[in-house]
Amino acid sequence: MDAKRSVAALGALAQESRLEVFRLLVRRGPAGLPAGEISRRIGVPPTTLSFHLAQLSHAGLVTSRRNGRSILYAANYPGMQDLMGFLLENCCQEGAGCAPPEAGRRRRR
Amino acid sequence: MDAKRSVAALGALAQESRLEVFRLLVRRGPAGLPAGEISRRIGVPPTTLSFHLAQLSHAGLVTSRRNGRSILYAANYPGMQDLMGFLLENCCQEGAGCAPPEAGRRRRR
DNA sequence: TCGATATTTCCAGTATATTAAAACTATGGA
DNA sequence: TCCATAGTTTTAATATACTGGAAATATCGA
Repeated sequence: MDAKRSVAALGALAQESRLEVFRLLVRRGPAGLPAGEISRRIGVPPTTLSFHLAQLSHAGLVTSRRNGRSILYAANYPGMQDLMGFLLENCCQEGAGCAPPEAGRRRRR
Repeated sequence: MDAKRSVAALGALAQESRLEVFRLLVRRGPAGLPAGEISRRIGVPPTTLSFHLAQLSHAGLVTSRRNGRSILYAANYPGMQDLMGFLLENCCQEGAGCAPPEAGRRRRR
């Protein structure tokens, strides 16, 4: 993942409601949740939530699929994985304890 | 690290110049770099850079210390470590490949 | 003490993000 | 086909963030 896309992903998570939505979806797993359910659980009006879901979606952090009248949103694990990878490789220092030490970590070239 | 502080840290990194500054400081190590040098390297006027450094500092991602006329900025590894910890525990799913698998990771309670 | 250098604070202008109502679109059931 | 439900898009208001100049502050050397 490049810096530009990372800035987008970081920005998507850098907002209280959106971070809460994303955490909820991560906990929920691949089944996802319909937009209305998220709206109710987070306590944000549907129209505002829709805006936030679009941000998360654009940043590649959630996916959506229609199911009848509902649209199910789910955390996009590969998207989050890409962000974590970028942070580990570019914003952490070997041995500084940012990352679980060594395990599977590629070195900066 | 709680959600509020995480939002602040994510926001601090969710900006092109600031992310670039932070990456530069991570590469530089604990010695840090004077503000003017960062300004020159990143190509951002001193006054703008000062604003960005204040953001990073407020978010706990950089530290500063005076050295003669200069002020040296350095990456604050524990700050970044806290952020990574929050993301691993709250925004990643066990087995979804977000994290280097298992290594040292505490489970959600 | 004075001048040069390094950086920050103040400030105003501009740009981007957030919020939520109103209007719109899509779906499923009667 | 018509209605109710689920969501989104549009739009406008408001709020927050970014930018960089001018002025202020701190330090060093002469």
